Amino acid sequence: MVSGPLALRWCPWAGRRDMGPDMELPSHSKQLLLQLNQQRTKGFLCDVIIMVENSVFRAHKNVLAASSIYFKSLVLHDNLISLDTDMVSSTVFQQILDFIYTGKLLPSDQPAEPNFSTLLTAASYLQLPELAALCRRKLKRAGKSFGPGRVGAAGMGRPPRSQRLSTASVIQARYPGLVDGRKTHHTSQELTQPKGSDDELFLGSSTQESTHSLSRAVCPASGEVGLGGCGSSTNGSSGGCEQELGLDLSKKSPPLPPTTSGPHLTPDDPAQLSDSQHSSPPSASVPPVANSASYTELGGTPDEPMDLEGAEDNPLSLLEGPGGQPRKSLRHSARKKEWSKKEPVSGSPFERRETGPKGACPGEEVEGLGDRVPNGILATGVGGGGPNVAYGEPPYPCKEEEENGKDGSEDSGQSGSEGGSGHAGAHYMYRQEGYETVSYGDNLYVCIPCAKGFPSSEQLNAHVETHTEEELFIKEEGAYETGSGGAEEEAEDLSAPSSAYAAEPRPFKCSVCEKTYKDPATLRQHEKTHWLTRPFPCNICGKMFTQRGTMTRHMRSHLGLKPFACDECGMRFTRQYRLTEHMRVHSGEKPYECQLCGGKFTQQRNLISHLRMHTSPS
DNA sequence: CTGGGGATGGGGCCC
DNA sequence: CGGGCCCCATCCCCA
Repeated sequence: MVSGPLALRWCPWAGRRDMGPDMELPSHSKQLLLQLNQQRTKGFLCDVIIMVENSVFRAHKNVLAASSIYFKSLVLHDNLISLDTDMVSSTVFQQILDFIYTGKLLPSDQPAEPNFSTLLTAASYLQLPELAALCRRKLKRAGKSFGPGRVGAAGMGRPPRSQRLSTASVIQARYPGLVDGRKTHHTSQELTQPKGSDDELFLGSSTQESTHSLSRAVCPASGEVGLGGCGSSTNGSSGGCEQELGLDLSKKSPPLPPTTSGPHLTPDDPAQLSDSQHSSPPSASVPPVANSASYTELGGTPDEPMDLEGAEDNPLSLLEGPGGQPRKSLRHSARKKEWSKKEPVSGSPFERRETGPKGACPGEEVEGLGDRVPNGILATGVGGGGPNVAYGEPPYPCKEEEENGKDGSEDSGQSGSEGGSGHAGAHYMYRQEGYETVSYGDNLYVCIPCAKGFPSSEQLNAHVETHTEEELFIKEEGAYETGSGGAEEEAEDLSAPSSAYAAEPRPFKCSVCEKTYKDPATLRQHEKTHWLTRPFPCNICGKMFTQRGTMTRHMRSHLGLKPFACDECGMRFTRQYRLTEHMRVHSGEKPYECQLCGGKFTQQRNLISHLRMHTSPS
C-alpha cells in the first residue's frame, strides 16, 4: 500500500529528532504558521477578540491556546478577552501576537527599541515561556537587569496603574470576568478613555466578511493603509493595524461565570506582578496620532525581525495589497442604501485623493488611498469621500445621512477625520458651500466656522479648541451682556421648555437653533449637531458621529458586543435601556397606554407609532 | 395581501 | 462619558 517513507511521513512520530530529515517536511510548521498569520491578518476564521488597553486584536483560539496555557484557559469559554493592561500594553501585545504567529520578535513602534523588560513582563503574565526566555536572553546579553523591580518599566506603553495591582486583578483581567456586571476596573475604563492616546481608534472587526473592509477601515488611523501598510506588511505585524480598535466597546460585562485563574508566574519568571507596579511610567510612550500610525509603520517599514528563526519572507506579503479588491463593503446595516461615490471635485486640493473603490461607505475605501496628508493622517478619514465629499452636495448619500436629514446641514457635509481620531478636538472640517472654488493648498484641515485651513490636524485641533471657546465666550457674553434683548429672545423662543426655563435658568443659547442649555458643555455638545462635520468617525464603516458615546455605541454594534443580558431568556442587548425595555416582555408590564383607545404597550415607542395610526388620515 | 402590534436595532441628543 | 429617552426603521407574527 503505502511505501515506507510516505507511511512514515504520516506517522505520529514524524518530526521527532530521531527521524531522518526525509521523514518530515521541514517547512511544514513554518508554512502552517504563515497561513495562520495570513488568516489572522485578514481576520479569517478569527474566533477570539483580545482587548488590550484601547485596542482590539483578533486571533485564533487554537493558536493562542497552543501558545500559552493562560490563553488556553481564557479562550476556552470566551470569545472576548481583556488583558490586564498593567501587565501588557497594546503595543507589547501586538509584538507578542506577532511572535506567537511568526516565532519572531518584531520591533515595536516604541521609540525605544524592543523593550525586553516589558516584553518579559507581558510574556510572563501571558505564560509564554519561550518568549520570556528569549527576552531574558536578550536582557542578559544587553547586560540589563531584569529582576524584580526592573521588569516592566519603560515601553510598557502605560504607566503603572497605581499600586493596586494584584494577582487578583490579573486573574480577573479578562473581559467577561466580571460576574457582577461590573467591568474589570481597568480594562474598560482604559478603553473608554485611552490615556494620552485619545486619537487612537484602531479597528477591528468581528465578522469575517468585514475583514477586508476592516483592514481598509482600520488603517485610516494610520494613514498608510492605502500604501499597503496594513495589508501588505512585510513582517507579520500588519495585524496590528487592522486589529486595533481603540474603543471601549465592552461597556458592562456580560453575566458570565468567573474567569479561570489567571496566569501564575512561574518561579523562574523574573517578571513578577509587582514588577510592573514599580516600573517607571513609560511617559507617554504612545503619543496620540503617532501611535496609530506607528502600528502601520510597524508593518510597513519593519525593522529586522528580532529572531528566533531569523528573517523570512513575510507571509503578509501575500495579503491583498492596495489593489486588493475592496469588494464586500462592510455594511453595518443591511438596510442601508449603497453608499455612492461622489465625483471628485475638479480643482480641489483633494482631488488626487480620490480613492476609487466604488460605492463603499466612507472609510471603506481607504485601501485605495494612495495619499497622505501631513502627519500621516488621512485628510479625509472617510476614504475616497473625504474632501470630495465636503463640497457642495452630500458626498455620501447614505440612507442614514438622509434619514437624519432633519438636522439638515449637519448631514449634508462630511468631514474628514483622522481615521481613528476619536479626540474631541481631532476633527477637521470642511466648508460646505463654495468649496469647489476654494483652494487651501496644503492646508487640508479646514475649520468650518472661520474657513481657515491648517496643514495638520493638530493645528486645526488647537484652533478648534480656541474657536469653540471663543464662541462660547461670545455666547456667554451675549447671553448676559446683550441684556434684555437676549433674554427676551430666549424667553420667547423657549416655548417648549419654558417651564423648565422658568425653574432653571438656561443661559446658554444655541446660536443656530434657539435651543438653550443650562451649562456650556451641553451647549457645546448641542452645537456640534449643527456642524457640517462630525468629529467622531467609525473606523469600520466611516460613519461620522457628533458624540463619541454614540460612536462607541455604534462600534459595539459592529462587533456584536452586547453587554446587557436578560436574566430570563439570555437575550443580549447593546444598551441597558434596551434591556429594561425588553424585561417588560417577561413581566408583561405595559405601562404605556393609548389615551384614545386604551391600548396598552410595553414600549413607549410602540405607543407612539400606535398613536400615529390614530392621527394619520389614512 | 395588508395592516396592526410586538419586539428589536440604530442614531440623535439632552442630562 | 454614561444613562436615558426620543426618534426612525425594520422584522416578524397574526388576524
